[in-house]
Amino acid sequence: MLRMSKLTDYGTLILAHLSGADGDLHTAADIAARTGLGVPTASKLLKILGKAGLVTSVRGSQGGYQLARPADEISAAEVIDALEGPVSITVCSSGAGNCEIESLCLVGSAWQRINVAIRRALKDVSLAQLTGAPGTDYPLIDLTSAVVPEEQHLGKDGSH
Amino acid sequence: MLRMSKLTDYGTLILAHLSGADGDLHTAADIAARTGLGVPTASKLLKILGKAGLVTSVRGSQGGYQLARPADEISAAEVIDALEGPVSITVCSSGAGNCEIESLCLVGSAWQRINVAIRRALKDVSLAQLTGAPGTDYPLIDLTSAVVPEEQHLGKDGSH
DNA sequence: AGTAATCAGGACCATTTTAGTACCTTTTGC
DNA sequence: GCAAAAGGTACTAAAATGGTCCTGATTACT
Repeated sequence: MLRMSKLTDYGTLILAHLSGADGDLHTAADIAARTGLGVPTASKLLKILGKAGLVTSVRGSQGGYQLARPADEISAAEVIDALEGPVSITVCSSGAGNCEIESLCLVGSAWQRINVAIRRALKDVSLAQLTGAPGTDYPLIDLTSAVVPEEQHLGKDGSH
Repeated sequence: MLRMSKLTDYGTLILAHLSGADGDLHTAADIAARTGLGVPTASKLLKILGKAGLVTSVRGSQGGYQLARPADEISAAEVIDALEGPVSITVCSSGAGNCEIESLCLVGSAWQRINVAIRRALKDVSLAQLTGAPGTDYPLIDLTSAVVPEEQHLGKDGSH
């Protein structure tokens, strides 16, 4: 688990390079050369990161990419969201409590809750921490609400 | 991320069923019928779980499977290990610090450390918790050592 | 002993995902 | 206008995944 694709790793690498020189623009070719990735691949990744709002781009000649925000304001969760897309562990296609394998729903949702808890914790890990700078902040993952569903913390998330 | 394969979900489901009737033997066909899975698939999963030591099997006629240990002594980490296998985020094929893309190693290892931290936390979630019984224990994931490798908390984990 | 039930271990194939590439369009500086 | 550079889409090869099947080994029951 927590398997992440190569592209996510590459993407993080690109972000790391971008976070080095904060203000400057870098072309896709430049980034490709410095990361050792192929130009098409780097370009593809940069497009994805741009769509996710993690990098900003300037088009046209003399254009390029740069980090949309300082590296310590970008969370690991955002990076993953951008590069892996929204992930569901197991989709219960027929809606809650309505599928043929009812207990599978329950089990699946247990993993789901754990997943959410981890994701929430990853929000507290910044790109800056990820890319090397040690000793900035110490996040904590609380699996309590993940494992004990009966205690509903309403108002914690958007759905109320 | 934290995408887990269908088989892992199915496997958890099987373990959940097995944890219901603790002492009894269940045949693969029986489990398949009760979980709604195909017999070959359930059988395959049970073999995997058996190899991992999570279930024990009795061969021959009147044989079957049962949980190797009580459900609260099986951790979610073990379940994942068994069904997903050992996972490496990105394998630096040429050994530490020796690859062409050196910074990729660094970034990769950051994700790796986070992965390890999550896995460690998952050791504190039991199968019993996963399969429904609410309110048993409240684990906590500490990403500290994951992000800040220099500060070694010896004695914090199992080594005491 | 014979037979049927049942697990063990692979081998195999279809489908889906992933990774990488290519091509064409749009924007902008010179 | 031309060249540089991002934006978008589509395609292909390779790998992982999910599922099935077959053959052999082990054991209970008759």
